[in-house]
This record gives sequence, C-alpha cells and structure tokens, in this order.
Amino acid sequence: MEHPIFALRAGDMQVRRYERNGHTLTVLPGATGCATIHDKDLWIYCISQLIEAANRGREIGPTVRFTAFDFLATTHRGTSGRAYERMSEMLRRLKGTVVETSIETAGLRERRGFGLIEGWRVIEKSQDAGRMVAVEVDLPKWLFRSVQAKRVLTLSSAYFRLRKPLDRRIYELARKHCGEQPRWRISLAVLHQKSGSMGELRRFRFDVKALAESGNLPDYLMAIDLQRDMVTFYANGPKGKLAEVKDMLAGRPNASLKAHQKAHSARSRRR
DNA sequence: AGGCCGACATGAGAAAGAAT
DNA sequence: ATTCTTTCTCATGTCGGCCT
Repeated sequence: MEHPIFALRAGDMQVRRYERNGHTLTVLPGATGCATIHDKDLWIYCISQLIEAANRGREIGPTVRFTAFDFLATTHRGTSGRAYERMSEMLRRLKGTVVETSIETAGLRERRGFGLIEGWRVIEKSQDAGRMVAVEVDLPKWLFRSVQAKRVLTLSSAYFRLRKPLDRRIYELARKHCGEQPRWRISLAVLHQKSGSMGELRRFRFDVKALAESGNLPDYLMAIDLQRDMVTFYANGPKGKLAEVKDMLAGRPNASLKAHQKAHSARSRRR
C-alpha cells in the first residue's frame, strides 16, 4: 500500500484523498471513525495466523478464527473489559472504513471500492453475557490473495512495541522504501505526506526529530538534515548481529521470552 | 516558527475473580 | 492448577488551540 490508509488518531472522521499520476485513492471513515494504525494489528495478526497455518501444511481460507484473548495477548494489549470493547470497536472501524481507488490507463478509468475486512463475527456465551469465546474475521479477497502469494511485508516483532502511531507509520515506510538497501533519503515534506499525519509540518518535523534522537526506530538509524529539511534512514541490517544484540539489551519479546523460559525451567528443576 | 496545554483516546501492568 | 477475563490505576499518544 503506497498511501496511508490507516489514520494515526482515533476517532478521525476526515475524508482523505491522495492523488499521484492519474491514480487517486480516497479513504472514507465509517460512522465510528476511520480505522487506525492500531486497528491494523488485527490485520497483521490475521495474516500471521494464516501464514502459520499454511506453514504447517493446513488448508487456509479468507476466514480467520481465533479467540479474543489470544489476539489481545499476542499484540501486547491489556485484556481488560475495556480492551475487549475496544476490540469490537476495531472490528467496526475496519468494516466501516471504505477505500475507493480510481486508476486511469489508456483513456479508461476504473473505480473500485472496498472495505478493510469483509465481515466479522463474535461468538459470545449467552448465559454469561459479554464473554467472547471466538472471533471470526473475513479478510477481503485481495488481501487474502496477497497472503497466498506471500506478498506481505514481514515486520519485526519490535513493531508491536512501538507505542506512538507516528513511529509505527515511519517504521513501515522505512521498511518498505529502505528495506535492505543501505540508505533511503526523503524530504520531510514528502515523508509528512506519506505518513498520513494530519498535523502541521512544523509539528511533524518536531516529532520526527524526537524519534531520530530517541533512536527508538527498530532496524534503522535516522539522520536529519535541518538545512535541507531531509531525512536519511540507514539500514541497521535487520538480520545483522547488531540488531540481535540490541534486541537482547532492549529486552524485546523473542530474546526475553527465551531467557524467561530458561529461568523458569531452571526454577522448576530446583524445586 | 517553536513550544506547551488539554481533550480525548490508547497502553501496561497488577491483582483478583471465573472457568475449565 | 492453569488459563482466561475483568477491574483499576497510572502513563503516554495525537493534534487543535493558544501563547510567546
């Protein structure tokens, strides 16, 4: 996806419209607002469920079934009653947000519209109102096809640890545009556009500067040239040693989970 | 332009109750 | 006993508005 579909802010009711060489994309929020970058976690979760199932040699279809608890836990969310409610809101926003595209080629214009998910189903136990037993999400066909074709971008598990919506978006962009190349250079104005941030440029500049200085962006280093208003991303070798060591120091999921399991089994052996 | 505040929202984690 | 679910509390995010 070239243009930012997901909003950075909750309850965003703005209609966004992007245009690039005879190619327009319109994002129409549903009644409860536009799907946010956090809602995208549900997408990513469903996709990874499918990929995992496929890797185990199981038959996969566009419908993904899972428990609410598992989703909340694996995306590092809380599991409060409010978190469950928010999950329903997520489904509603994903379903309600409509994306329309229009492509012009050789004098023909084709327009299409689609939701971010086809539909959803939450199965609750009736005698104990409100308990979500299982959730089913129907992914749109085009998304399912790109999963089958393995054309989905893999994200570092550190992605879920990125709290700031803007940081997440910038990481995605770096991942997409810089990828494995040693570096990627872009003007702040264009990055601002690509990010989908609705704030003013000066504020965006301030936020990007903060991100660069914090060094919180996984896999990449950022340098800002304030004179020319350019940002450069340097790939830190996503598979390199340095990244692994940094993961460990930062106590990121994979490293820390293994360490925790080790400690745990040592404890049980002593007992 | 740069920076701060606050409205409205998300997020983490502890502790405890419920289900299996 | 273990796993799931809820409630509570505190910390942090975006961005419009406001001040300097």
